[in-house]
Formats: sequence, structure tokens, C-alpha cells
Amino acid sequence: MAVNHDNCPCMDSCPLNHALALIGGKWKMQILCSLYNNGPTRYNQLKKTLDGVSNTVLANALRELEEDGLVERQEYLEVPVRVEYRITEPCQRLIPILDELGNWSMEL
Amino acid sequence: MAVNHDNCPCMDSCPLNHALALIGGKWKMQILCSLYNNGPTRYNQLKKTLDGVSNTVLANALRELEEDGLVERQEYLEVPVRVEYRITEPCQRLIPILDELGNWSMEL
DNA sequence: CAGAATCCCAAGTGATACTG
DNA sequence: CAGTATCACTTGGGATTCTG
Repeated sequence: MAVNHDNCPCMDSCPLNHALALIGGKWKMQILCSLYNNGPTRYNQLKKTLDGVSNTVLANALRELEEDGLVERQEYLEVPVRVEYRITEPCQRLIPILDELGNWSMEL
Repeated sequence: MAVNHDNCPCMDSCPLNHALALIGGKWKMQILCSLYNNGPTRYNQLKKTLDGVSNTVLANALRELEEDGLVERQEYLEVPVRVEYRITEPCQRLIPILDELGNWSMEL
């Protein structure tokens, strides 16, 4: 069982901390959730959908998500430029887990 | 599916945000993890196990976890006083989910 | 259009000392 | 022993403006 690390502390090597680093923060899960539900989305559309995100935060979150392999960025060389974001396959496998987590939190 | 909220944004009512409020933060998952693995644990023992927590943070986290029904506090009227923390039954059901989440993050 | 740069604020975290 | 109080600090998040 992955949660078990002898006597704890899991500390730095804890898979859960790693997970939190990937999808923690105020907006990352919403971003993934939106991309999952709505499919590939342009930057400004995403910004409108996630009502209240600032550019700073959204851009940073997207870059981190991309670096971590959760999101793919595709740039279409049109004028004006068009950029779409979508979730990756490994990220797809995260969705059902998040789903369980959400259900659990609501039943609590 | 709980993750689906029409077009998103899940925003405030998002079950995932609720979950994050419960178990987010730097130490809460470690606390739950430790209590799960080691069983009922006294305050100072917990503090030693989670190497690096300050009193401020640990005490606050434990109080919140207790308010949210994830942790039970039991006070034994001995001299000196003894206080033990343990995870609750609803919290037990969270463990396998965290386990999946941890596994996912490591396989990524 | 898609972001980067800048600046600011609030919240979270932490170290230390102290007390019922 | 199990915390609380106080204060300092770091980080994340946000508003706004600007540019390739």
C-alpha cells in the first residue's frame, strides 16, 4: 500500500505530497476539470470559464501543468495566433480518482 | 459523474475544492497518514514523527481536522494530561482514495 | 490573442517563548 | 504534556498594464 511508509513520516518522498504539488493550488483542478469537460480550449476562453483567474495565475498554472505532463499546449500559427490546451492521457486516468475524492468529500 | 458541472466552472461548489479544503495544506495528509499507519498517537509523539511541524501549525491542523470530522481527539485525565488523536471512520474511507492518488502521481 | 512584467496584498507557515 | 500567544517571514494569489 502506497500510503504506508513504515512509521511515516512520508515527508518529502510521500506520493501524496507529490500529487498535491501536481494538482494543488487554487486553480489547477478547475483547469483540469474544465478541460476534461469542455475539451481543447483556448487561453482566453479558459480564462472566461474560470471566472476570476488572473493572467499571472492562469499562465503559471498552465505552464506547470504542461511541464508536469498533465496538459498539452498546441499553438496554431494563424493570425492572430491561436493556442489550445487539452489534458493528456495520463491526466485522463486522474479524473476518476478525483471523482472519488470529490464524492467522498461530499458524503462526509 | 461528480466532476461534471455542465460547462464548469465548478467554482465554489466544486467537490474537489471542498476536498482540498479538508485535506490540503502542507501537513494534513501527513497527519492522517501517520495516524492511519501508527494508530492513536499523542500530540508530542505526532510532533516528533512529523519532523519539522511547528506547534502553531500542528495544533491548528489538528483542530481543523477534528472540526471536519476527520480526526478524533481523546483526552485522558491523568497527570500529566494525555491526549491522543486518531482518524475517524469516514476518514478511513478516504485512505484508499489517497492511495490511488499517490500511486497515480508516482506512475506519472 | 496569448501571455509576460510589475507590483501588491493576504494567507499560510514557522520559531520561540510561555502557561494551565 | 499539550497546547496558546506573539511575531516574523515566505509563498501564493490577484490587479493592472504592456507587448510579440
